[in-house]
Amino acid sequence: MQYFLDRIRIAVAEATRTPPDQIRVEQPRDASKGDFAVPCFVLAKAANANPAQFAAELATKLAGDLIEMEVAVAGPFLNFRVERGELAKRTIESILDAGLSFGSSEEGRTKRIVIDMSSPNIAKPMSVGHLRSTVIGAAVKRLHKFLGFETFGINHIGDWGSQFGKLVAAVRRWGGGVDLENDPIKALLDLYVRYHEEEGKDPSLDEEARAAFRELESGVDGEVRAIWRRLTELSLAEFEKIYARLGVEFDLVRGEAYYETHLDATVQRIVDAGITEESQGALIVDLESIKKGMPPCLLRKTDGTTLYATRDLAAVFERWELHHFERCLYVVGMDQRLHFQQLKAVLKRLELFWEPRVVHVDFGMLRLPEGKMSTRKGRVVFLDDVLDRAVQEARRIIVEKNPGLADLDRVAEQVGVGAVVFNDLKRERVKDIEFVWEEVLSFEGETGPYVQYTHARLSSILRKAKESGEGAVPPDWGAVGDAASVLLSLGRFPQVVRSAAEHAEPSEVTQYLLGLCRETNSWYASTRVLGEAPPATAARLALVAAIQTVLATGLGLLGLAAPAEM
RNA sequence: GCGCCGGUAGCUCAGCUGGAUAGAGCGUUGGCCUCCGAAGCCAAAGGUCACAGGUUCGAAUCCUGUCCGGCGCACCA
Repeated sequence: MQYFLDRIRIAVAEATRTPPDQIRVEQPRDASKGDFAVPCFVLAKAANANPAQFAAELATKLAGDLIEMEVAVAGPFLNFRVERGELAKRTIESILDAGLSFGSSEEGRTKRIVIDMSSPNIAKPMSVGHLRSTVIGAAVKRLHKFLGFETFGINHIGDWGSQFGKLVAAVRRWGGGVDLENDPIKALLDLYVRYHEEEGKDPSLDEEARAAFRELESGVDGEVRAIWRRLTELSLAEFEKIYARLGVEFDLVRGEAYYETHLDATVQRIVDAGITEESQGALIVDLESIKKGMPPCLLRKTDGTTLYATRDLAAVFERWELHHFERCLYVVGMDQRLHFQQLKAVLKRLELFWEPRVVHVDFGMLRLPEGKMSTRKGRVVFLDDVLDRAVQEARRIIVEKNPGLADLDRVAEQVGVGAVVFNDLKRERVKDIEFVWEEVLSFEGETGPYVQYTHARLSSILRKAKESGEGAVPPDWGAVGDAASVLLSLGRFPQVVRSAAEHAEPSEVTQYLLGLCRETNSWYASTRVLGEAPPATAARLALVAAIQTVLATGLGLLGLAAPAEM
């Protein structure tokens, strides 16, 4: 499709003697107007002419140039309609030539993208809330990789901070009665909830927790540290199971605790830069000069221990030294927006030129119908349960609709998990989501299984064609003339991928796939592929193969499987 | 109180860096499997694009203000 866009842009540029990059070629919302359009308002203004008249004159100038398309004048718009056979041939052949790499590129070569994603907290269950960071991060990573970037995904585990003092204190007090081996996450959650229940009644608990964290941070290798280490191991093992189901991998899994030994140097570096000050006994960086009203960044508390921000600074410094990243993306919820603004503000005060490359890829919060999720109150939906129920539902439907399916377990897993993942990537990142079981477990309409199903049907046709040997004649491209909207969508795929990566917005891909499936299914319902005149069948089979390829690629980028049968 | 984000059909959302008559899904109603997979397709109904100003040839889209909702605001992460 880029081909046609370029043809139009260059022709118009020459005819109007305007630089090509200033010519805007768009696709009309209303397909009946044409495949492409050039609004002439701006061009006419530059020529000091009436837009409609300008368009009409331009059309006559273009007449000889663009032989493969019709040029029509509609008031101030110039509409282009590509000859159907030409549109089909160019689009389909470029996709089938490239195969699964259609839409990929090398434009990111030598550039490195660091992505901080998932980053759950130790000793807490992974909730559907963490799913967003994991799934968005993984998709953003794949998108970049597809465009040739070197990607580096980091799971920055929350294994440090005063909350672990609380947990260690809780384990010491009540740990004997809790089964940490069998269902460790559940047991830890119970401890966590119990701590917060009893904290109010028993002030000594708080002191114990503080003491425990002080000991932890002092580096003493005693009982506190042993307990902490055990909690970490148990949690990581549980997390791994979920990542395996989601098909998510990291290049580095590292707890915040790692930065323990870097903290003094980090603080020193900032002190040496002369931007710190003492305030109410704490060590801070004032940020008023960056943005009026922004709260200061705390590096050290009154008691000398460090904070989240200190550790994130240590981490970002190291990431820069190691990767010299093009961008460092933090896929973290919106509730931490201020934190990242402060982080960037400190980098600004340090006058680090790479500060703009640090980007907070934020996303909206997930709520339950009964209110905000709260680990402390035990009001959470566990990710494992969601996946299990979705897979169970997928299995039920498969048994009902496709009882003969050979690989039931595997496909049910692919479809069920796919539904959950797709559902999370469907909307724009910034939007808050209310978690509704009914919606997550729905497999109809704008869902992952809908896309997978479309893919499976196309695969089915291709399978049958292979068996019967159809399609082995030169195609009659005119036979897919009724699929123009599908062809135009297929042609857009590379731009969609590029835009989604740039904006770190996987929903651009999900929305695109839904549209492509809608158009495909509509076409499919009205046009027969197999058993038609051989050249027609050949062309339609090629189209089916092209769509199937793009769907498979798109699903893959989002982290969904594309089963051939379901 | 201050700051950030959102507000489009009954519900959930698209609407591409401002362009031609604002589109889907769910739900509702009515159709379509002797034909490549009905997890599908077709059709109908459903809109003061929160509200008020402004910029522009042109605003759901940009600016200002108001209202509503979410989130955040120094020793949690």
